[in-house]
Order: sequence, then C-alpha cells, then structure tokens
Amino acid sequence: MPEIARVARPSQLSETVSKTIEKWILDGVMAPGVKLPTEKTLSAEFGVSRAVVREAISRLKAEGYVASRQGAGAFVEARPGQNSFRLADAVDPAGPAATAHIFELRYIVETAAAALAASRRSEQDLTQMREALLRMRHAVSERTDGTQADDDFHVAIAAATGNPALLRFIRFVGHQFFASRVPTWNAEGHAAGRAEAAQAEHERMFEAIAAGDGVAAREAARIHMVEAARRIGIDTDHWDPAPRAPWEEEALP
Amino acid sequence: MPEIARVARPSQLSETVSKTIEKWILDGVMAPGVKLPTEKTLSAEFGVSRAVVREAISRLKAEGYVASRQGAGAFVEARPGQNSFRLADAVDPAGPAATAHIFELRYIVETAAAALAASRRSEQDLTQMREALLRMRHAVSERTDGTQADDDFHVAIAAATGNPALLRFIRFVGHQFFASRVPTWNAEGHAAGRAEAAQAEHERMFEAIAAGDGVAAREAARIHMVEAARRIGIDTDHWDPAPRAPWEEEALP
DNA sequence: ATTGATCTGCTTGTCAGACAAGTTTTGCTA
DNA sequence: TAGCAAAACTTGTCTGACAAGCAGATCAAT
Repeated sequence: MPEIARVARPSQLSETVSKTIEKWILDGVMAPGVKLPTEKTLSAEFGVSRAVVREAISRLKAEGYVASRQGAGAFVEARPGQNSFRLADAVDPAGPAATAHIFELRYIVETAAAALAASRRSEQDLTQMREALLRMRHAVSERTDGTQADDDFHVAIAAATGNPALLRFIRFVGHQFFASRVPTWNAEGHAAGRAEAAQAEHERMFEAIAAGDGVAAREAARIHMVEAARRIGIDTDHWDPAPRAPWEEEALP
Repeated sequence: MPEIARVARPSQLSETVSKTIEKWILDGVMAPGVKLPTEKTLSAEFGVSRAVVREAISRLKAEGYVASRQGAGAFVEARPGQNSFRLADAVDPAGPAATAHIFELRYIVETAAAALAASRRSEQDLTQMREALLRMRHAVSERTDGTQADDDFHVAIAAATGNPALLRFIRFVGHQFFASRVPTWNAEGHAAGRAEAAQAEHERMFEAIAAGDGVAAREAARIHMVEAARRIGIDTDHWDPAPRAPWEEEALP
C-alpha cells in the first residue's frame, strides 16, 4: 500500500482520506483496475473509523475514481475521474493564466453557440433573449446590477442552439465567471461606461441572431468576448482570430 | 419536507437517497441556501440508517450540490451541481440525438484546438503528434487496433494549444467517444477502408499544424470530425459550417 | 487427475447506539 | 430590555454487530 501523506487540512477526516486516495490514483500509484486496500485496512492505516473511510470512498465513487462490488472490494476505474469535467483540476488556480485559459475555452464555445443560434433559434428563444436584453437595458439606465440578466442572455443563446450538451456546458463555464461580470455592472463599471459598452455588444449579438445571420452573430459574439476579457484584464493577443473570415469585416457596421 | 419517490433501483441505498435529494434540488423543490432536513429526519423518512444518509450527503457534497457545517446543518449550494460538468446529466442518454449533441460540442472545440495548435505548437508537440501518427500508420498497414493512438493524436493537438483547460476538456469529451472509434479500427473498419480514410484525414491535420497554417488546420479538423461523425452514423447536415471561411476552399489541395 | 459442488473466510453494505464538537435556541438574570 | 449561560439540537466520529455477496480452499465423484 502506498505511503500516507497528510494533505492541506480539510478539517474533515473523510475529505482528507478521499483526497489522499485520489492523489494515489492521479499519481498512478494505484493503476486502473487494481483493487484498493480493504476498508478495514484503510481505516487502520489512516487511523480513522471505517465509517469515515466509507464516506471517503463514497465521494470517490461519485467522482468516478473507483467502483466497488459488494463482497469483492473497491477497484480503480478504467478512466479515473474522467466521467466529469472540473475546471478546478483542469488548471492550477494559483497560476495567473488560469482565468485566461478558461476564458479562452468560453470564447471558443460561445462564439460557436452564437453562430448556431442564428440558424436554429425559435420565436420563443428570441423572446427569452429580448426579455434579458430589456432587463439589462433597464439596469444600464438605472445604474443597477445587471449580472443576472447578463448571465440569462448568454444562457438563452445557448438554449437556442437546441443542443442540451452545449447549453449545459455554457451554463457551467459561464457560472465560473459570474464574479467576472461584477466589475462591469457595479457603480464603477457604470461610471466608466463599461455597462453601456457591454450592452451595445449584446444588442448587436441579438440583432444578428434575430436576423438569422450566423456569420454576423459569430463576429458580434467574438467582439463581445474579447471586450469582456479586456474589461477584466485578460490578455487576448494570442487568441485565435480564425472564426472571423476576412469578408466579415465589411458585413458588419 | 418534499415527497419521497423511489428512483430506478440503484441497488445501493445511499445511491437511492442521493439521487432523490439531487432530484429535489434540480427540480427546485429545495432552493439554493435552504437547509436540508436533518440527518436523523432523513434517515427516518427514507427508512434507512443515518450512515446511509451520511454517505448520500457525502456524494452530494462531492458533486457540489450541498455544503454542511458541523452543528448547523447541510445547505443547498448557491449554484448546485455546477462546479463540475457531466455529460450524463447534460443530455438524456436515451435520446437518439444525445450522441449527436455531444459530438457537435466536440466538433466545436476540436476544430478550434487544431487552429490554435497550428500557431502555438512547439517542436516537442509535433514530435508527440508524429509519434501517434506513426503508430496509426502502423495499425493501418497491419490491420490492428489503432484507437489508442487515435486518441493520443487528438490529445497531443489539444496539448499543443498550451491551454490546460482546453486540453482537459478535449481529453474528457474524447474519452466519452472512445467506443465510437472502434468501428473505424476493427476488422470491418479496415476492410471497408475506414481506417485508411481516417488516417489520411489525420495526416492532413498534422501537415497543416506543422506548417503553422491555422486556417488549413481548422478545415482539416472540420473535415475529420464531419467524416468521423458520418462513420458512426451521425447526421451532420445542420452543423455549423461557419468555421470554414470561403477562401479556405482553395487553400487546401 | 480433473471436474464439480460445497464450504469457509473475507469484504462490502447496512444497522444501532454512543460520544465529541460546534451551533442555535431558550430562559434566566441583571 | 440586554446580556449571558445553559440546554437542546445537529453534524462528525467511533465502536461493534450482522447481512449479503464474492473468491479461494476443500472435498467428493467421475
């Protein structure tokens, strides 16, 4: 059995145990398919009760690291941890580039979603977007918080693609950036004209989607994402400009 | 407290309990911020022991649905379940379109990754790709299994973007389709020329990335993804062709 | 000797009761 | 009424027990 090394104090014993075992698996100390030590052994090694070990394993099962069979034991999954996608372990949160990396992923997916929405949106989808836009317009004029409406607008576009997987993913990534929308919609953002600018970008996206113009929608979304990144201080110099085709330049005002 | 309705038998009591509570949260029966019933209450209502309830809650904590404070209780998280992304609950697995939806998401991300890789790849990245290509070439001529090399090739491209979040996501989505690559690399796939066709597409992607031509790389990836979808019987008629700009037509052989 | 069924020990799944640690409510006092 | 201390409650952990299922060992029959 691998060595036991305490991780940074999660003050919850089961958390400690599950993180430690997770580390064993991620580090390859326990290869896919191998049997974990028995619960009794683990509880003895960690110096905790079997209940704690069981809760830890319960976590690991939920995250797809292990699967257990009554009477046989618990085994490391073939592709441990890859039944779900978590940004927390995709990037090093401490790294200064982490936000930029995630934002780039969001940029890729949202520009594509805007283009798809333009060709697939229903009347009902447009109503949803219009409603969110209205709330944002109101927030701009009243200088109030529009983060929720902002979020709703992007989700409405994702929904208009008719692809539930895409919707869910955009909702997921978007929520990671909920905090990033604050500097646009707080008092300072209003004063600096950031809210107004964002609103103009949103309006342009909506017009293109309503008109069914996929190319213009992609470009409007591209501009919005780049500007949004700029507003929270992310460097976009190395982003892929390819989604914009040359002839799109003149297709937009 | 909400009504208790047994879900399809997961043969594990804690699984039943966690899925039921998860459903309460997803259906909005229990809004974010509200306190769950106490463990004692839950165990009584479900007719199970407190240990089972605790294991269920342990799962829910791992998936970001609830957070608990000793002495106070367990509370529904602000954005329940959205600290991780799972395809299983993004789409209805039973739906015939589920695979198509996920593949479309993969299409969006992989085409973008190919374009990025072209402008950011290092010598080392190219070596990785070359190595995987070689193994696939070998698999084609020997009529053996090349699914692993196929997977490695795509991961190598994702790695070349230098974006760990993107890498992780492509690895995640790609693994969901591990099975989909089998019909290309099994005996029938070799006989029907599917393996050879896929290989040609891969070679073209590599050439474009090695040449640093982002536009060509995106187009080669687009063709590969569309063909791959076609090989496993997914209808791509409504996919977004926008990533391909008009002038890319002549840029390729 | 090989095969087949049985048996025994081990492992996970569940239960019950207990105490420790931390939180919330209650109720008394000043 | 305000402040504070005790009591009641809730989660976290421990212990011991039994049921359900599995895997290797044992043994009988061919």
